[in-house]
Amino acid sequence: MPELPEVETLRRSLEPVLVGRTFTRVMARTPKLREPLDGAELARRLEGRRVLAVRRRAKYLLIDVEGGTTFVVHLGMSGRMVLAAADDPPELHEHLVLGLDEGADEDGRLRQLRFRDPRRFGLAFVVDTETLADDRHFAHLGAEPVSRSPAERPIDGAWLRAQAEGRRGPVKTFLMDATVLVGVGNIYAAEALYRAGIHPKRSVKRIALARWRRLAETIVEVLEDAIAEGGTTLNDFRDGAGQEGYFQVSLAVYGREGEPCRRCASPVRRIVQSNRSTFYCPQCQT
DNA sequence: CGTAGACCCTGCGCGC
DNA sequence: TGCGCGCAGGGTCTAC
Repeated sequence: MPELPEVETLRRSLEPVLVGRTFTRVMARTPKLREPLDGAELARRLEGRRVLAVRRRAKYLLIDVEGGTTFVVHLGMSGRMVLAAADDPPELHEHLVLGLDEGADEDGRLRQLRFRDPRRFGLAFVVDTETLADDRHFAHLGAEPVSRSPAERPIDGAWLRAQAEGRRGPVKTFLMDATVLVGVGNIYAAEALYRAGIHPKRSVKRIALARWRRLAETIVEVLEDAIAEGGTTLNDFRDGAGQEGYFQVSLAVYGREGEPCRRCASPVRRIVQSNRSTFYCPQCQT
């Protein structure tokens, strides 16, 4: 479900509602996600703490609270975080419910932040804000393709080429390597390569600088376009208010096997790379 | 050493 | 209608 645009969409929907509010009771219902959920630790470091900021690193949502703690959530493939009223019926696979004090939402009803994740590939844990970057979940992560602050420089073609130096393997796998570049998952890797006209199986050793430049542009462009559309809802993505995204209607190749390329009408092809589906146009991508 | 594949888990849509 | 199969937006570990 969630790549960078979906997590960013979630972040933007939660930020105005959460900042300034205080977590009340924390209830962990299932112990084992991708890593075991430590309900006692979450309660100890979140209960009674006011939310200071809602940030994002790669596909992780970061909620900073008082006391130097950051509450970290990763949605995995099927995770969802939504604001709910206390009397909204619980859903299946709701692993974590965080109570909120009275806040700024319209009628003051949304007093819970709920984390639901049927496939349980997601994560929720707390970490010291100050040393977050050194945490084992973050230490190895590469560059942010979409700048989160004016200080963060967007990626460019020369940088991508330098990262590919000495590597081998197909460019699509390279784009999805989080030690190089974060946030680009299976959908947006395919879409960025389509926009750049590069075949997903092309070796990173066989890409000229001009094409790296074009690719750097299309990565940023496709992510920003998707954010502007509120993310891609294929199945179950929703933001914190339960809103769906709209970028799925803009997808050029992802999930369109056999359908005509929007540019040349050739049937879109599906292949498998590293156990994941890759979609591309055999005519437009070389 | 880097890269490719298996695997974690549940749910859904499809074809028979 | 019911069932089995393949597939799903991620990340990590292991075996080459």
